[in-house]
Amino acid sequence: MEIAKAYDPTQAEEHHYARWEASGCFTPEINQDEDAEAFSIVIPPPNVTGTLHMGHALQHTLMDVLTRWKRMLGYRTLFLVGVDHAGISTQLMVTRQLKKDEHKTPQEIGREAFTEKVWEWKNKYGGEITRQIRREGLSVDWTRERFTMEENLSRAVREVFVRLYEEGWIYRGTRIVNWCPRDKTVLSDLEVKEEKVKDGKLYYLKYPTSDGSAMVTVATTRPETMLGDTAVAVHPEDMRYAKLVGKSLALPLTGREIPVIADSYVETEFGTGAVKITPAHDSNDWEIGERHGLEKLVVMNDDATMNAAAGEGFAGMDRFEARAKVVEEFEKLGLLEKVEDYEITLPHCERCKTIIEPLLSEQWFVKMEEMRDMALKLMREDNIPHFFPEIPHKKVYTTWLENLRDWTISRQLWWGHQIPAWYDGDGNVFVARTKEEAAEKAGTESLTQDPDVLDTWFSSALWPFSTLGWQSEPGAVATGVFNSTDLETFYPTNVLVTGRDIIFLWVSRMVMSGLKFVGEKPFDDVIIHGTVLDKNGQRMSKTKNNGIDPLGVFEKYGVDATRMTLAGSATGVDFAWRDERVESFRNFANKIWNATRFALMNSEGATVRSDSLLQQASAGGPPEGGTPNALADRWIISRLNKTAKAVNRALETYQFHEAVQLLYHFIWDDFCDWYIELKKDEITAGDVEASSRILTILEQALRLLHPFMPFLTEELWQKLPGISNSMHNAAYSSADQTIMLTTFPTGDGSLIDEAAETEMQSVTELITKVRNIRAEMNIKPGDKLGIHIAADGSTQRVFAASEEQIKKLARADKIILADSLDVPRASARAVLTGNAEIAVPLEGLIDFEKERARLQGQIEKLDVEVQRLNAQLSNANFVEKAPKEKVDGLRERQVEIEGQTRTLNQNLEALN
RNA sequence: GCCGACUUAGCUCAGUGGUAGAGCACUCGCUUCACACGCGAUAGGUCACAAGUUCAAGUCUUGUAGUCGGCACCA
Repeated sequence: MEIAKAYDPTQAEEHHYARWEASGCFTPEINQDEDAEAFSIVIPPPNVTGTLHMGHALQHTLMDVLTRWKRMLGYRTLFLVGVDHAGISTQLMVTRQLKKDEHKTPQEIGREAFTEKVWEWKNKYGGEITRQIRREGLSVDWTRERFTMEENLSRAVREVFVRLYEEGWIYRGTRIVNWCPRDKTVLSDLEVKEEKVKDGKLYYLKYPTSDGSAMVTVATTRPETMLGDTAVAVHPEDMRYAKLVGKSLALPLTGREIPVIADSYVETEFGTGAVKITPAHDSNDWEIGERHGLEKLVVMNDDATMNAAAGEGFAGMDRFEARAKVVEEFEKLGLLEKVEDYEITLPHCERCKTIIEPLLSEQWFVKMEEMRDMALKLMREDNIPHFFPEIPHKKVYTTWLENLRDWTISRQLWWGHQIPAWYDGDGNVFVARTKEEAAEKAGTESLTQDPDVLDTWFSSALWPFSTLGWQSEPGAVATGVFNSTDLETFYPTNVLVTGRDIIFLWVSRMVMSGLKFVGEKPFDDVIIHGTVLDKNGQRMSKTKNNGIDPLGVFEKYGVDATRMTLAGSATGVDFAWRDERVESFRNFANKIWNATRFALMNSEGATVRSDSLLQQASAGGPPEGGTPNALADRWIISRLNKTAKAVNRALETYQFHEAVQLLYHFIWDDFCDWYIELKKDEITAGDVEASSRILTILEQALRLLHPFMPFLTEELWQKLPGISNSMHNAAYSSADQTIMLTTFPTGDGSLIDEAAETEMQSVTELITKVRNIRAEMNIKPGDKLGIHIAADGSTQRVFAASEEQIKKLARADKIILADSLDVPRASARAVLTGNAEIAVPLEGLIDFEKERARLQGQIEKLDVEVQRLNAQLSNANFVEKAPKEKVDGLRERQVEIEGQTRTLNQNLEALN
């Protein structure tokens, strides 16, 4: 078979995905075992406006590894995919486009026309992220692809809203909310980011008492809000102000009189100890206002300009202009005491970075107490969700829930789920699933729907069950789009993979709504992956423009190499991106490609022979009982099974990086560097048995690697002679042949052969020591050497059985085995484990000076170790208290080192 | 202010109380018939610092320093 010299990822990536998808490999229906256990994962739905970034690539890889692994183990797997409508982002994007294309604003074209535009945009451009998900090779079920705005998911949203309202857990109220004056919508606490403002100032304003007898100085960072002040508060025990409590102040610039009140909220130490109170523009002030029955005077519009209530001179002015003007007026009046520089952190809109204005506003809220308690109970009693890594996420999650406040769910947007509440002419509200239902309740058709939409996270919170058909239309079930049993089969899902930034926004809310509406947890485990940083360890961000585009990396190094790099990072730990690391996995892919190439070049008449060949080799037993090649075979089979066991164990606990390391070393070091080299002569000589065995081992290795490197493994697997769908897991026996449906090797303990591993270690140690001598003595590659070995009988038998392989790899032409050494003075020497000794006669080639240094170096190394051992073993406490096994082990090592040191010293003396 | 994580080879990072590990980079050698995206052989460590627990600490405890993160407050 002709096969290219180097692996070309692009070619394999183009080949297989469409075929997998077309043959139904990604759907749970491919599994024909009626008793198969289910395994399900839902993707954190990326924004419809989004494009793939490294964070996606990381979490997607982890999910796909788990799904492919479980599928190969015979589970009925569902990896559910879909996208989120992303309210604000999408609305802003379409608004920009509308401006550009038609020079119009959403208001100009109206709500209906605008939402139509959004759908048009979604249909045209919304597929970008899903195309990229295909590129990543994700084995997601496209037949069940979901979108949060589609009808069935919207129905679930309305159902949840109505039920919560009926229970009194959703209410409408007037509160101080986080208002973004630029997006002109309210935001939840979680969509607000606190950021330091460098040029912050603290202004000290003087308010005179109404009788003109005294002044009270208040400190503020937002002087413009004084226009809405309705009191000044001091601490009840602050003696400085005791006389003033109850008196009234003449609020400058407004002509209003406001009282001085006492409230223990005030800290005497801060500022002047007197606080201006603006109940309509500050949440703490609002609470004080409530306690003292103060008027709540709104002085701003929704775009953060001052309104008429702010007074004639200020109305229509932007908040920051008004600030400057207030300060100027105070100064003119001689009421500005001072201005200090003051570093302050202020809430900013997470999206547009505008400074949030706390504003009194009527909004919809969800009361969280009951659902919060359900989630806390689940964690306390069952430790669910089980976070990986558990520290610190379990505690952070729990603490957050404990301090949870009501959730503001209305948004002043047009793109999203419109709130299912209708008002009659008198302002009475009717919450219902449909307008008809509302009309029935209201007794009139003349109703207006609430113009607001719901927070995008409201629908995301339902994702694990709304996507599986909860409350879906019966008709939809009949079309097969929603399978009526999906919820039963796949809920709860097994594991959620996501970033730590949305533990509160999303994970906690899925837990709460899942418990409330399905009556069961949405998932058992939550893997919180780390953040991919740039090469300098900085977070990637658009403003820094230091992002690394996964698609560029795919292009340069291949999807599989990228997946290995991502899966190879420790679970939950941040790591700095290094192209060098992907490069090493690109090289790894090429290594496997070439190992396969070698096996195929010499595969005349050979085939992959399933498990039978593995069993047979093992049954060969120790060297004297089997063929001369039995050791390498027993050894590689043992290594394969050990690796398979360890890989499964690692994946069970989500130690992806551990699995990656195991596979990398098994394939590169054990299989390529040793096994292939040991078997090369047999293979090239046309030994069909040997060729078949190497193909068989390779086939098993490809299966183990498949979840991580799906394209490469499929490409190579399809080239192997003798593969067929009979190698599939029984659940997929009739499907078209593909490695993704073969049985994942779990490792057979009975094929783990410790004796073979120990013997092999002797052989590799011998070869390595001889190679070391060759390198240190500058022996030319073509020059063959003779190796004299002194060893005990069983070790001699091991070396004898592998004589041909040792000669080949050590480039020797003869091996002389004996009980003791009898060699010329001009020999290079080394000691081996188990009191064996080797000597390589180098008549005319040896550099005595170098050899002495080499021996000296070995002695010194052993000396360092033996000194530590001596110290430990002469400690009576250690000998007494440490486990006997440990002590015996060290004693044996001590004896061995002493023997080796003696030998090396004798060798050294012989050179003098 | 509260909570937390991290600090290991030149770089990026693994590490489960018992001899300190990988990849890349570095040094030396090799056009050896799968692969130079390769092969072979080396070198490189006060595991941030200090104390404690233990026969034994990179690992457990406390403190210190530095780096980073989350939450809260901010008149």
